[in-house]
Amino acid sequence: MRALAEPHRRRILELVAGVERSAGEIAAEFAITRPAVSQHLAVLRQAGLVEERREGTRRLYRARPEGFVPLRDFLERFWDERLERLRLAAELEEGRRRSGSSSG
Amino acid sequence: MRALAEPHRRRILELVAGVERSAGEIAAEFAITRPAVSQHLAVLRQAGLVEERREGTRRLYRARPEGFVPLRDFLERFWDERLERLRLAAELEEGRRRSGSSSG
DNA sequence: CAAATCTGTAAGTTGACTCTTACGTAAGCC
DNA sequence: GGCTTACGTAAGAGTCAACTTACAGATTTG
Repeated sequence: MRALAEPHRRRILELVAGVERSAGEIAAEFAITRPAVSQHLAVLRQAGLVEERREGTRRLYRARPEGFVPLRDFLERFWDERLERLRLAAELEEGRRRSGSSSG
Repeated sequence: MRALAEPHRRRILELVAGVERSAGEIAAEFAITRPAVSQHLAVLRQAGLVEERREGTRRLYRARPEGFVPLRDFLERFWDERLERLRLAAELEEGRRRSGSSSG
């Protein structure tokens, strides 16, 4: 998850979301040098967020959705909490309507 | 999103997910000093991931689900891609079954 | 094999992040 | 008012992450 901290890496991921792109194409989108982008790609690959495929001298990258599962699971803990809070609020509302008593 | 890079901060968020806890209670869960935890809480607050409420000398913290919306939106771009890929694969499968031609 | 292209790796520098210690601030108690 | 509790803030040290330049490896072309 630390891999997502870097803004460049997030943009790289968006560039290769569902689309295969070469390292050079990706690097062309940034102001930083190609080696820097290459290092970012290595980090993303180690984190399981992108997959690499070699074609001739080029290396093609694409986002790997399964790599985002841990993040999704983490996120869900907070999203569910919100839903639960809404549900609790709704139940309180209903209970109040029935009995008219306010318990704190 | 940089706020989630730090493991301590992620654990703090889990501790205050749907539950209100004081800074002291949170700090007690870690090996690092209270000031360090306090600094983490400040980062999380600035990122909009937790909200603070003062009660006497204590400060109570709780996760703020709305703060996770940008992350959820970012994540969805990749999750949708996966779903779309699965749907495409299913369509291909169906088309293959109907016509019997194997293209690719 | 030599040249060109595309790319990753190594080494070193700079800046940011995280931590600790020391101190300051606000609320409660006697 | 003085003491205690609970907490944040300031300043400084150590560590890690991101970048650049220089170089090396792999593939295609002639």
